Amino acid sequence: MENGAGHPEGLLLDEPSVGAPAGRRPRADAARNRAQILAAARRLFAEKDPRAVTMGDIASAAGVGRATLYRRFPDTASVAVALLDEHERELQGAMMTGPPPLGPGAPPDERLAAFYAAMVDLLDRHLPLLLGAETGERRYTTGAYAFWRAHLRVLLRAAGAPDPEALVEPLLAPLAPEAFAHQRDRAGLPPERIAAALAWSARRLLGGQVR
Amino acid sequence: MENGAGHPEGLLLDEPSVGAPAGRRPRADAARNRAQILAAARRLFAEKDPRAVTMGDIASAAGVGRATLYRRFPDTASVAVALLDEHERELQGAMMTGPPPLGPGAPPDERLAAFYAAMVDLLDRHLPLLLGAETGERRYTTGAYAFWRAHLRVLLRAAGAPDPEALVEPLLAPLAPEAFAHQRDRAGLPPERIAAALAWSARRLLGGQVR
DNA sequence: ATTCAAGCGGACACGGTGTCCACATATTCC
DNA sequence: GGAATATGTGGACACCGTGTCCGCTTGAAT
Repeated sequence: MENGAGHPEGLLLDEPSVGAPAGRRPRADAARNRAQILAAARRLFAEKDPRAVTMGDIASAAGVGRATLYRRFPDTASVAVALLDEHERELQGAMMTGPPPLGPGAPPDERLAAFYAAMVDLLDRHLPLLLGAETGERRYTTGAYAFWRAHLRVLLRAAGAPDPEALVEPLLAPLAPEAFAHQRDRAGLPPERIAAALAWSARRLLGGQVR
Repeated sequence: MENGAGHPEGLLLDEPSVGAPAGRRPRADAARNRAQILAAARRLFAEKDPRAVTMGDIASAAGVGRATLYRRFPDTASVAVALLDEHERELQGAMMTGPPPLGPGAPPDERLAAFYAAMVDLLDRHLPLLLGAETGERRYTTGAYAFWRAHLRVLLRAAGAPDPEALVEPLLAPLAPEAFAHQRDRAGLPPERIAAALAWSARRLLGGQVR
């Protein structure tokens, strides 16, 4: 479980790199295989519908047996999560300790707008991976999601919004990978327009002095 | 395809009752089977995870062969859509010609809040069916979704919001069945709180005079 | 060099999907 | 009313993806 040390507050930043062995240094061939698996998976997720990628696809593209793949990853979503890991950690770091408006220091509505912009950017660059990782139900159970939730709760509270607990979900819902995919690829909206629309909502919702 | 005649404006209200034959009156046994299938499916969707219901489950619960089921419905989602049909039609009617604030006549922010309330009610009462019908991608391709989209576009335009096209999706995203399921069943929020939070957003977003 | 645990992958059983075809049964026409 | 016909029915089949098991291989520690 490679329990990364020193998370501030003990808050789980993200599921720590899935599929990486815990105690000892991994065997050379195992490490090589893991790298091949990740590389092959990244390619596959990008070139076909990520939700249609099977364990068999990944295994044969990586040149390993299926059981070898299963040894490390219980399903394709976990592979995608592993690939996503570093990107999400980076963003999470920027949100917690980076410069405003994404980091602390800016008013809540601006921080929310910046968060939306950052997420749209993440979605735009890694949509296939996110579709592979967070399809349906799963979205709500990843470590990353809990982090976004906590962040928004803080912003909502700071802005004096009523019932932050209930407002978190509606604010997060537009960032569901499938929603973004629909807007960008089906409806043809450029990411900038999506981000702009979200920024407008952010300011309307949390801007101005509330009470 | 039973192309229902006389939709006002030619706007597709909803996918017309899926699985119902088109031209002639259906054979007596066929009609009976169809009714049995729908009744059995309604039961199944309610009593287990709707996304885990298989075609085989429905067929045997309805006492018909699998191929008979396939004759009418290509997959389980279509069965759920058929069951949902009437409820959604009803709501759509109320939105177009019913009394305010759901129907025409109220200011956009109030109409949006009323729409949210109605949708939360629909979700609360028929969540299993909606989960079965709109899982993932599919959500965006049902007739109902296009209708909600059109409705919100009108409201956004009336409120003078910028880029209604891009704002529609963020407003609709919180109503995704999976998002609602997460809030109500996983997080334990009562539907009233969800509706209240959405009403608050509606007023913040579209309320007040916008330039 | 030997030992031994860790890694590996072929093979298997299971379950769901979607299709095909021979048979049965309502409806229609004479 | 009875044959002709179109329609509905369900068992059977082939395919694909999943998840697991077990005997073989190979890298690392002694």
